[in-house]
Amino acid sequence: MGTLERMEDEVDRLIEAWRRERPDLDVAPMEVLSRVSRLARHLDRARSQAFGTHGLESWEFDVLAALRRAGTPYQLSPGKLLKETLVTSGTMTNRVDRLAARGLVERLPDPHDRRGVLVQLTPAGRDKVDAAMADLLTHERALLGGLSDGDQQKIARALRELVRPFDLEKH
Amino acid sequence: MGTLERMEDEVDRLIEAWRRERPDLDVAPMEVLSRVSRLARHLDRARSQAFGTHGLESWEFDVLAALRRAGTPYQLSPGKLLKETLVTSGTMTNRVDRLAARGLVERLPDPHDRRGVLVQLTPAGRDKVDAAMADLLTHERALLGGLSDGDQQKIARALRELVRPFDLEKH
DNA sequence: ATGATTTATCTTGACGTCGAGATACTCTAG
DNA sequence: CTAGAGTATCTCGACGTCAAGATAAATCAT
Repeated sequence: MGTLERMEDEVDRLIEAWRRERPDLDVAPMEVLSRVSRLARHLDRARSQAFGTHGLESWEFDVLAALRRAGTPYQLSPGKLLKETLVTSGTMTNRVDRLAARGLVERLPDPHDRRGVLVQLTPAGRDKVDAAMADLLTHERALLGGLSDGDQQKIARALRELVRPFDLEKH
Repeated sequence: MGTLERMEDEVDRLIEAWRRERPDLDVAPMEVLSRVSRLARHLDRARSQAFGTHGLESWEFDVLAALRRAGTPYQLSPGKLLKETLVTSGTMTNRVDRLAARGLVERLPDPHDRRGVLVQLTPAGRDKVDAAMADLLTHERALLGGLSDGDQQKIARALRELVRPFDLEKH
């Protein structure tokens, strides 16, 4: 039983503690799922930091990015936007208000539905989101540096398996 | 070019849109990292639901679980708790207040440091967190059902690689 | 046509979190 | 022994989110 330093992470500590305290439980699922949760948390922080250099908040990027990838003319209804970003309608009203105040989007009346509104990216908004996206990908590539392309593909496939049930359930 | 239904997820849609709009960017990192973020989001929802049947909020579980796995006498300082749960001190004060009001923890003066406080799990708190943890693991096992043990181990190892840099940087 | 239902968006109040700062105590260098 | 630095916790105000409900317009059945 040497003390050779193994490459452990916080989740290993976590799991070890649970095994000690609750030897009756099978805590194997944490090996994958706790790491997913913690990694996501760290990614959020890293993203916030990357966007900060562009004067953007994460939530701002989320909305601008949805509009950007919709393609020209970069318009989506609030309803579509909240499906893309997984937030509630009240939140989206708020977000669009503040993005419009900053001049990154504008609200237009929907010509085909007088209840409706179209949110459109301004040129300034497009520039911001394009720069932020390029920067984000650079940072993310660095994070993945340790993994071979093949490993990345394997993980991506496995994660797709895990996400799909959730994607399906919301029709 | 048949229309054979491929097994795609929302992230495939996302990536496809970005490739169309920004063919100049290498969006490969999203295959892994966007899936991690989205899966974490879904997991949060699933956890909230599982805890709801025990009358617990997710944030309550996080605190109780940290105390539980610390082992008897189930005591930690607010400082240790906020390192375990990755929240700020103001948040932890708030959480402990509310957990104490519900009778799931109590605040004790630290006998060795008069600035300090120890937060201790009550028997009721321990029962709650034990039941919730067992339930959570059952749900998580179901989520992972589609993956072989070997695949799970491979993913866990890869995720550990990705998380470690973050774990290290905070000393 | 007309009323009922559905859909799209906005409004409001409560909640949990954060970050900065306040307070009280401990530790360390001299 | 003491001044200053460090540490532990709590306070407070601002913020973003959510959930429920309000409003208005479109759609459907009769």
